[in-house]
Amino acid sequence: MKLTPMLASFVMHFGEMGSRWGFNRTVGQMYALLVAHEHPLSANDIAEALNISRGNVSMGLKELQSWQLVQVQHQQGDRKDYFRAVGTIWDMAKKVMEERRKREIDPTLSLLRDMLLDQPANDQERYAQQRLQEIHDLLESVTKWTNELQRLSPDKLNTLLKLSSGVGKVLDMKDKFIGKDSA
Amino acid sequence: MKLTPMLASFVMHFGEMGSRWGFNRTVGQMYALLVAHEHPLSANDIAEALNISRGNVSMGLKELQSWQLVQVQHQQGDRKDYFRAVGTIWDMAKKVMEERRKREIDPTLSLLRDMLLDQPANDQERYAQQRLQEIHDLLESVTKWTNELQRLSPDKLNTLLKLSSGVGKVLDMKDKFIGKDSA
DNA sequence: TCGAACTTTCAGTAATTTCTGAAAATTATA
DNA sequence: TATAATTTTCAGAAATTACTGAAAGTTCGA
Repeated sequence: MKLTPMLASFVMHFGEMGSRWGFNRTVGQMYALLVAHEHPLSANDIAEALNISRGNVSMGLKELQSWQLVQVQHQQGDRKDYFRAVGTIWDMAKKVMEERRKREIDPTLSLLRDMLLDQPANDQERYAQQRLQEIHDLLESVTKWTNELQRLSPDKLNTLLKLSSGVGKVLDMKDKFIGKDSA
Repeated sequence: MKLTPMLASFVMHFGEMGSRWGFNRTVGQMYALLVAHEHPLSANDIAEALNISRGNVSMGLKELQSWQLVQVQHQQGDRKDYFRAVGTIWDMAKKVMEERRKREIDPTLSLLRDMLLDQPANDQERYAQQRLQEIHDLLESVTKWTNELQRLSPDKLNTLLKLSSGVGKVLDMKDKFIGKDSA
């Protein structure tokens, strides 16, 4: 398993990025490697291509499988497990989005809810609660949107993404023809 | 600077979350502390409230200032610098979004562009390039959207987020008012 | 039920990131 | 200009996170 220079640089870069997207360097590299390969790879292939230990590969694959980004596949007459990236690029984006929401938003939202139920003990806390309320409302809206995005068909998702610069326009139209109260 | 239990738990939690939102634990705590306080705090207040070193506070404030989330303010007759969280919660969300785009998307996009200009050396690379193209297109759309969101007024942003069953509605509106071809 | 082929686990180590605190730099005042 | 108040810097220490590799676990065929 030797990588061409192009693949190598893609894989390395995805490693760097991986750590910013919620998984660690080697997991990112492993995923990039699998995405770029049409045919499934064995754990040993991966360890060799990336120059990392067999144990590390095992842990990484476990994580990628738990994200449902990677699947085992068996080849007949071979006892080894083979792995491939699974799903479209959309599926990957959704998974990352969902996972990040779970880890970055949900816990905060639940803490904020609790805190907003408490009676403020003094002016200080009264002020703090107001700011907390704003954060809460924002995070709640974001959560609602990501939930909806999860449900959208790839087709609609595409339309939506391509709309981008149209957002402003659409909102203008809304105000003009439907009125502010209908939101 | 002693915090009430409520504030303390908010601040600590934001610290945990901070590390998931792109800054480290103490920077997250510092920001939470400043957001929750109506009146500006001195660097020493912060160090004391959070039980961290003065040097650490200095570095953290520098980072928060570079994100334009925090501002210095002087009190007359006092030589110390005082700090306050600045901007609405929207401004914060935008800053975080922008900063993350810069760090998580832009570099990848630029690498992918370069790689897509190369001639594939073999079938392997041809396949890889196809997948890379998909990733590229996705990231490019996301970038466009975040740019668009940055430009939206807080008012419109609010309308957009609050749209009940938002996504579907936006798409409906688009079809209705703009027509399918203009996307 | 044995053993070969393979995978997983996890204690210890390595790499990375964050934090401290003392020293250097800056700033304001007299 | 000297000095006192304050902030910044940064080398080293501490804390956290990731990785290795040997040992334990699993699976399957004979």
